[in-house]
Amino acid sequence: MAYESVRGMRDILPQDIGYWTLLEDKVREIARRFNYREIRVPLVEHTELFSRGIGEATDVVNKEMYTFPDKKGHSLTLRPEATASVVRAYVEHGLHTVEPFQKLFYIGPMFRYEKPQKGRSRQFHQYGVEAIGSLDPALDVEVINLAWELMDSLGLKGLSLRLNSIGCAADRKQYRQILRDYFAKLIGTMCEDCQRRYEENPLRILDCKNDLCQPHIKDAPGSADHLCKSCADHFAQVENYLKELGLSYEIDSRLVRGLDYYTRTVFELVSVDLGAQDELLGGGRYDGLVEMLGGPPTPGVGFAGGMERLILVLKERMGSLDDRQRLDLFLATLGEEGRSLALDLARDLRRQGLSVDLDYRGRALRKQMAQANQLGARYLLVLGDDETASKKGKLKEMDSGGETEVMLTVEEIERVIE
RNA sequence: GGGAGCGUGGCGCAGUCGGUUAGCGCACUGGGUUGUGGUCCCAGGGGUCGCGGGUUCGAGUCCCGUCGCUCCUCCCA
Repeated sequence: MAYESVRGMRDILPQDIGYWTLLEDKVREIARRFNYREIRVPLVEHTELFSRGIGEATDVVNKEMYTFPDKKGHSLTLRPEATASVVRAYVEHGLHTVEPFQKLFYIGPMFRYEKPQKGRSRQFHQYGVEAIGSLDPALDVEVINLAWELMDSLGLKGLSLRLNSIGCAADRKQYRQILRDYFAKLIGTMCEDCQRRYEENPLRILDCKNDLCQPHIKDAPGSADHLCKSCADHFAQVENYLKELGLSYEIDSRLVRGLDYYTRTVFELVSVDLGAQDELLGGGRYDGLVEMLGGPPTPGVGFAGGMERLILVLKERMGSLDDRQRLDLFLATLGEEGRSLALDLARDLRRQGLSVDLDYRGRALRKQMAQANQLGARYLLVLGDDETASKKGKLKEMDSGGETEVMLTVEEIERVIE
């Protein structure tokens, strides 16, 4: 093999593109229903945007970013996620001065330097929504509702939504201490990673799946039980609205997210069809992010979903997706005369919106028929000397084999095909 | 980052204790008489057996390294 794609960077071939366009169409359609507008932000940002926005201590920033200097020595980074960029754009363009409440969505590639495996590649694609400018718990629920609607429109059932609240910055600081106190005498018996986490970020201990640690984690105090009055109220209302809308969820007091900007509500949607990467989509509030990135104090909530993962589930549940649209007409040609006529007709019929193709390999009529058949052509027209002379031809309907005699004019051919 | 398994034509696979020209199915190309398809029949093209090194008279088959893929772990979407 002369060249191979870079590790973790995959081609999406025509045979699979149907899943992608289907998914993109659904995202746009559902976003439209909820009145979210599309935003497209650059793939490259100043490194600092992510190190500050996502958090210096996170794995994503620490060891997973594609960071490089440009020719002037500025440190740039291929975006590992889009929330920071969207918020940057919100602040940079003063969107808050025009209309402080913005509902936005995006679709596009992200980059993270990780070990590739099922449901995880280095260039991967996310769709996501961001609702910036309101602390209303009903908005948290709208975002979750949007996610459910999207899954529903794709026919996906049996997914589960995990929900938690990690509180405001002050709550987290306090909760961190509560966890440290709780794990203080247990940590000696727990795994190495947890010992490190104990020092760096005890919240992450809750994520550990090590058998050594599990029993202790099971009984650890949950973050939702240690919220300030306002965060507790907020969380209670989120739950109320969810129940009101009949959206199922389960509280997971061990749910903590890996990016530092999250506050209060956090959630993720998981699927049993995926292996180790079972998280289909995840998100939550980020009430401090806008201010951290230089804007006015502004709350926000959103989520991002992985498209590769979703497509894995779709393939599992839907099986093959034949999105190939049928060709309207194949022009089989014999000789130079027929070919000229075909080129003329093809141009005119294409201008009328019909999909038309013809032979470019000088193949025998038999083979051209076979090709038309393989392309799923609805109609076929043989163009040779007879047709050129008489200006008449037989439009053959491929499925039935029936033929209709037509004058070789755009109007008449179009009339039969339509 | 740690662990395990796997790497043979475009795709899916076979290849027996290492042995002579590396096979099969699908796909692809041509043909089955001169202007008609999806079935069928025949023929053909295409592989330095991931790459590099080693053992051996001889390696796709054994050993080492390397790259890649898959799964787990980790992390997250």
